[in-house]
Amino acid sequence: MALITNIDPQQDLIESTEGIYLVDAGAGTGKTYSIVNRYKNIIDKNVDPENILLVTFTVNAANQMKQRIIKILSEKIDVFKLLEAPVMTFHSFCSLIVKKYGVSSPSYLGLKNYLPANFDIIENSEFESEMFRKFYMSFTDRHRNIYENIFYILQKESDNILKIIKKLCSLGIYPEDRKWSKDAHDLLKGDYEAYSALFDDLNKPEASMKGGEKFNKLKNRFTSALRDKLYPDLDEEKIFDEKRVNSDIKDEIFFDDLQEEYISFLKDIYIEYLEFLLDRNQINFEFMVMFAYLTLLKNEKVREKLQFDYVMIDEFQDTDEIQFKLIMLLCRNLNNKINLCVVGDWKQGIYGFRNTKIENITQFGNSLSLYKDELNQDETRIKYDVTDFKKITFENNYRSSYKILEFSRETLFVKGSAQEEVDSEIIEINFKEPLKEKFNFDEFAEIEFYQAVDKSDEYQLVLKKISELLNEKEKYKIRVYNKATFEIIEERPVKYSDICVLSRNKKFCLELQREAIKAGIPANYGGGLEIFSSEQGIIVLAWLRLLSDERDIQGWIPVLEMDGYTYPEIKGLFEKISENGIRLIPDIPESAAKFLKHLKSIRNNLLGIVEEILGKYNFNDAIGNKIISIINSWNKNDLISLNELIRIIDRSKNSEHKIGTGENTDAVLMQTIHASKGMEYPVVILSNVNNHNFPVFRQDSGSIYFHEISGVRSKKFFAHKNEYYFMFDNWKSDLIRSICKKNNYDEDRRLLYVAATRAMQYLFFTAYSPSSFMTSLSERTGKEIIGNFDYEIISNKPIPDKTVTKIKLPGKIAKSKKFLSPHSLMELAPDVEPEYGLPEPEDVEQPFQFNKSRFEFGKIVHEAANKIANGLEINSDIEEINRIKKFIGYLNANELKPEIDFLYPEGDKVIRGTIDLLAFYDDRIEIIDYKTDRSRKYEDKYRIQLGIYKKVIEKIYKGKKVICRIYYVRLDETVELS
DNA sequence: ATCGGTAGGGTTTTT
DNA sequence: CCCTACCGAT
Repeated sequence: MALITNIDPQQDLIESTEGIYLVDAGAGTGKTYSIVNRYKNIIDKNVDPENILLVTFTVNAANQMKQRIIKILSEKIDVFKLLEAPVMTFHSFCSLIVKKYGVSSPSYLGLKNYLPANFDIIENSEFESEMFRKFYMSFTDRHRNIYENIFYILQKESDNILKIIKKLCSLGIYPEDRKWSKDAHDLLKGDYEAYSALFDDLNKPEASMKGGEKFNKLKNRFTSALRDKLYPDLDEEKIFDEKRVNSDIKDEIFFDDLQEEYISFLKDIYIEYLEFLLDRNQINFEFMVMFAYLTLLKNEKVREKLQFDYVMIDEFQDTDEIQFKLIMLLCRNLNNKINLCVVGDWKQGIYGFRNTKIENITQFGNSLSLYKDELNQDETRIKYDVTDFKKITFENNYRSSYKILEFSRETLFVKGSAQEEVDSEIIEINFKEPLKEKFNFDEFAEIEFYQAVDKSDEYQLVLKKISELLNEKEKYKIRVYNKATFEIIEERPVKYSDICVLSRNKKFCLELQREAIKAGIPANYGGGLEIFSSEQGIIVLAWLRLLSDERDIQGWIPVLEMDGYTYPEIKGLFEKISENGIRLIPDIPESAAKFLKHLKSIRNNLLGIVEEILGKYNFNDAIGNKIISIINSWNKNDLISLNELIRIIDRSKNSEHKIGTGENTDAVLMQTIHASKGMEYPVVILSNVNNHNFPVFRQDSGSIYFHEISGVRSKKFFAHKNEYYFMFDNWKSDLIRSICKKNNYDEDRRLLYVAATRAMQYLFFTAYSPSSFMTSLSERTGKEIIGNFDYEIISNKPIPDKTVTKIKLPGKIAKSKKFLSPHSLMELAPDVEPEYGLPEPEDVEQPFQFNKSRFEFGKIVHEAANKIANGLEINSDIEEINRIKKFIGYLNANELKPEIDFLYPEGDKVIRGTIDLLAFYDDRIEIIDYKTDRSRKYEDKYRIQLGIYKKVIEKIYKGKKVICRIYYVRLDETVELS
């Protein structure tokens, strides 16, 4: 007997068709190949295609899968049969279930509505947001008597509430018969045991390097919240021990009387939103999956009809809880066994914001058992054994150089912040060693870290690197393999299209692309053109705005620009009319007025209006048509109003609804990491690895939140204070939050992993303010960050819609120098009162109104002033802002430069600061500083501050006369300093 | 070198 | 809301 052991995991999977399999298929391990061949293998056993379910999570992947299946099976099986086979995305499969069997599925929740098969799926999140807002407004009207306080607290939080409803939905939590089941209710109350364990762990004493005890994690986390918030009922003595948080408060903060009210509120809004959508024959993705799930869960006959002998799930790391349960219900029980194969890579799970649950794959076995129990609670639905499953791990990589494979594993251990402690043990267990390379790239592989000075310098750095890659033809070469025979086809110089620049966010990509085009480097943005940012989209929005308010300058600018007006001309047109402070309709061209009148005459036909606008400019192109079809889909049955449409378009500008730009020239691709998933490129430049950008910290803003451990919590409450009824910050729920929230850089680490594993040969990192990801990677791999610090920096903050001006200061700044702020210099001055900068007594009372941080007012005024000086239109009810508007209007300067950040070397120190406004005149430069003080008593100190600004400006503009002025906004007084 | 306090700055991804 | 960097004290 021949002893043949099959050691290739890939082959193992293809041949093992019976039983439960968890396949860990890392990046570039030939996952699609294996799935398709396994599918073929099952077919070879004479299984009918309609008995094999194969689902993935993207339309592209599903199409690709189907095509390849047809390709290898078309000789054996009828193509039409294959075309009809259930190989599709998860969502289209759910849609099929609901359409075929789900007409009365709302009844499972005790709702009277039906879900007819012709329902509309809401695909655009901005659109849904707007629909929900509308619904929420009527909901508050109907329930004001019961939830008065909640509505006051959650007035503007419809987005946040919608998010919570969707999260509950993807966890399989829904109200039945207009109440929460006991289990659902328990989940909404939170998990005290888990909370308690976390509390104790975070509140452990923290050993100090000096031998004693230092502030522990919990105390540290909470003290930072104390800075920006005011907790009127907080007794610091009571909640803090010297170095820790007082454990006595553990129970006090968890058991909260207000919680029940919120739980009940969520139930009502959940049900009524469902009814709202169903009344309109609409549904969102989350509810569609839920109804598919309910259809299977509650109806045994349908379940039997729908079950498959073979189930394969691709991209399993992208499933959420209800989806996994639904998958379990779809497996046909065959002698207490099922044939289920889930394929995925936990290291590439990057859709947490869509409520995917990474534990589905990282703790597959536990999840199976847990979900089986839950599904069988009231009725035995899952009869098969879930304890017997086999794990297959793919080890061979058919994409990258060894250097990259080795390096990419390191990305999973990297720190997200300097303080973070990564649990490396878990990673060591689940990812013991780098994947094995199948293609050898020898010396044509490299990884480097680069540092720029500032953002615009980073753009230039990336572009310089791109040129270098193309020009240094001996150093950089692309080795092309025949992927079937493993032979080298050619070694050739780098082309633009070999290069992909990745960024954590879109903004950086888009700006970089603009810079690249300017520099003559062909570049495409990977997401396609954003349709409402196109010329067509902008002009449609502009006219809609004018239709709503013909004084809207934001509407007039694009319209008049299309008519050939220049920006200063348009500004002039508006300045004339705003002199006396009342905004009037400007003196506009007759043709525009006529067209506007025409649009008004067909006011109630939104689609017709859009068609007219596009027709006026002859935009009868692909983009124009797409705009019409999108607006048509939103406006079915005339559901939305003009102002709603304006808001949706405005919010859609930088997001969904892309149109392929049809580019296939040789160009560099620039895209987000999310968009790059599944792709591979010979050269990858991961840019924008900057603090705050990558990793980003997701913050759950909003006054209500839900977390599995904390349950439903409100961050605000009402109470009496000084005879008035005020809204306060709730320190208890803030503290619970800081306990329950994990350090969630895990997902960003996986994003880093995804980014690194896109590269085949060359991988470069760039940043101007390297985040912990970059410094930590540099440390782990021993690779230096290459940078040039002999720069002088002085630059403006980027202003939206305005180009950034940049000025250079003489003198060099060394990396290790100490920084000083003008304020700290002021404090060093002899006559400085210690309370400088603190709010005056009357200011302290203010924040009790609405969670405004103490310095918010000054911030708002400065921000507004910055925008005004940049020529942006500001409409504000705040008197001080209108005063600044006037003030700037009277300046009559040749040029205004607001918010100039400077670094000014002096001796061994560097002074760092921001100048509010520079006004340039023929004979002088004025430095202007806004103050929101209620008196002039600190003027002497400000003299020091402005004195420093003066020195800086005199150094840049040698020989110019420089004058310093303070504008006291509250006093409406200008003072020239001598 | 380490710790606590303080100040300032920026804020995402999309089936 | 959270991170980094600075400052002063030890």
